[in-house]
Amino acid sequence: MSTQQHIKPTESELEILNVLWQQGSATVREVHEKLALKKEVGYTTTLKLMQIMLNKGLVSREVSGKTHVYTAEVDKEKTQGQIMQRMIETMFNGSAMQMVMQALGNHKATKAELDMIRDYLDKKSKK
Amino acid sequence: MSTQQHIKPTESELEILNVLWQQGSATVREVHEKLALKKEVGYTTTLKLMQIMLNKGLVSREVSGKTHVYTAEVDKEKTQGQIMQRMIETMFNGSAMQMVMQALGNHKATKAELDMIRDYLDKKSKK
DNA sequence: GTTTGTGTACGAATATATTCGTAGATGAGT
DNA sequence: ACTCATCTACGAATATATTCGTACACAAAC
Repeated sequence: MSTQQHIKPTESELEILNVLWQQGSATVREVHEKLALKKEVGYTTTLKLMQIMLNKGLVSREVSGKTHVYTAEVDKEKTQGQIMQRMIETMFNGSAMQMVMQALGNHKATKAELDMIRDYLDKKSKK
Repeated sequence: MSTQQHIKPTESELEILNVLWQQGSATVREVHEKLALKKEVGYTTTLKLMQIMLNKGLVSREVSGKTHVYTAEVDKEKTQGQIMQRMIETMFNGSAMQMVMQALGNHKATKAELDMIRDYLDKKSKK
């Protein structure tokens, strides 16, 4: 897994990374089919994007028969963390709390979700 | 304040909106000087961006002498909420909780922050 | 009334991201 | 060995975002 300093995938790239993070690894077709569920997109578009991502080092691939199997080369938590961090800095004045409250306020979180967050906070506070 | 369905400011536009949200309203120069603290950017670049935003309805302006005074036309909470929502959907599989935990885990939240979030959750749960 | 500083308008260059067509490789089925 | 489906490579078109130069307006200072 690579150790890049600033990971800044574009929106399309992020969608692809998400598929890869979920599935562990996948062919272009598998990724494409996942994406196609959500939006209209051509197969070669997905292919091209993944080739670009390979170039940037966001993914790696290995040959399997005539197809390539891709794997994310950037860590899910780290990448998400960086994106959230940028978000917190630019939109919420550096305060994670503000962001959390915004997210929970706007979003209809279920009671179970809220409880889980509370548990998480308790554990975190005890440390 | 406008009632747009999908507010999707670009990154640069968001930076400008942030200044306007903080200051209530501001001239191009005022905005520009704020931005210039953080990054190299030409005055006319900021001007142009704000004109584009005017066109999109993201901001309004009124004449004051020879300058224009700009005001955000999109609501801060609503805009932030929409952006967070998109984020939650694409990166966190629709779960606000996952996002919150990511944010709190990565970010070093202070004890006071955690307590405030807990209070917030308590109030929210009681309803 | 000319100079200077500060403002707006806006076209156009550049940068970045996305889309897709077309060409050619390869393997499976016949 | 031919055909078909499916794959990769990649140039190029398009879309979107950003940057800035240049032109011109205006008012204050001289």
